[in-house]
Amino acid sequence: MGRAPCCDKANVKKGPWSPEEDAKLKAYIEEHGTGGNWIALPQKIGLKRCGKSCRLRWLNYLRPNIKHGGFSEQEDQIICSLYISIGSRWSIIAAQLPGRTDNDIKNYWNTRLKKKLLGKRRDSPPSRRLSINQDTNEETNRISPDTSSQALSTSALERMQLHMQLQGLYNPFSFYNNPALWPKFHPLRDKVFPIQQTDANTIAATPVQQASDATMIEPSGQNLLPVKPNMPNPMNAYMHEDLNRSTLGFPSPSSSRTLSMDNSNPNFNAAAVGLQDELHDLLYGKNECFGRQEEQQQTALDCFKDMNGDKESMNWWATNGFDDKSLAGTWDFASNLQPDLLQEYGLGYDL
DNA sequence: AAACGACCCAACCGCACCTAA
DNA sequence: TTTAGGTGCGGTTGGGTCGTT
Repeated sequence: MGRAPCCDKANVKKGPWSPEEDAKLKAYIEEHGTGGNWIALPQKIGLKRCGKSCRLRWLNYLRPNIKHGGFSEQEDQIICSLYISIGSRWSIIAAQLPGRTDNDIKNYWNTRLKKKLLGKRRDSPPSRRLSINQDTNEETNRISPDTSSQALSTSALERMQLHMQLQGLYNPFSFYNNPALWPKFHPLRDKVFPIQQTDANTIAATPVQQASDATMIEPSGQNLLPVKPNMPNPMNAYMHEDLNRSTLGFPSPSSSRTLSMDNSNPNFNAAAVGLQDELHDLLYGKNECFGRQEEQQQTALDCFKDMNGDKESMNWWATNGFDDKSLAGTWDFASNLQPDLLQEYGLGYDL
């Protein structure tokens, strides 16, 4: 049994708002406010609209100081960096951009920024996920692009790709550039990096790692994980109190209302500068890198595919002590990537 | 000029959370 | 403690617009 609808669907108007409706709503709210009850508002005004529709219209269009279109480069970078950090939490992202609405940012991301950053998806040809034999419903259904797992994977995949682009481009010691950091079950790890595995349970500091400025943490007392101290997560300073309920240092969806950030804080701005510089390069420059970068991405994809359904490998991240608390406060690709993100990633590629 | 497809964005939908009774 | 109504959020949809053939 579902919950009762918020309004009488049969007697409410839907679709685009007329100028008259806009004027009525705007005039009433400017004079009386919302009265703390959106559901009752349309009746008071005499609008045949759902209260939720009124709220949306006001917040996204009629409210004063709303900006539409014309996103600046700085806004682009803020959106991208926050998307990478926290995903599609549009209301939080919008809170950092005065005059912008979550809906506007969401649309802008989906229609412009995503394409700008990720380019045309190379993994989208139907042959990759659809059956070769289109005549057999069985195979088609099994790996249809419309499966729920793939629907759930979209955001995770995008964030993973962006992580790869940033880390692959600019961090020579990143997870994907450093096979020594790969999970012990990774089938290619020993082939690519045979002499570095000194202990079955512990990935010890390798020459590569020693050469880096990475510090190590011990989330479970067994496994060491690199942390890149000079690549701070701009979100950390303001999400710290939220971390106990978060996954991998990012707030859980349920905590969205307790999260607050203040971009006037110098710590936030300083931390964001490095990442935003790199994002700027991705958005507006260094395009010559994309060819090599795509190769790196493909290599990473191949690595995941080569696991070939080894759930143990995928679960490695989630079961080796990399829980939410232990990973809080890190800003490395490997350590920031959520276990469920990796699992989703696996699902998305039919591992 | 017409047809078609891609793109954009306003608006809707359903779910989860919050809160008051 | 439970429940119901209100609110906020993110995902999705549908129609208008634009560009290409």
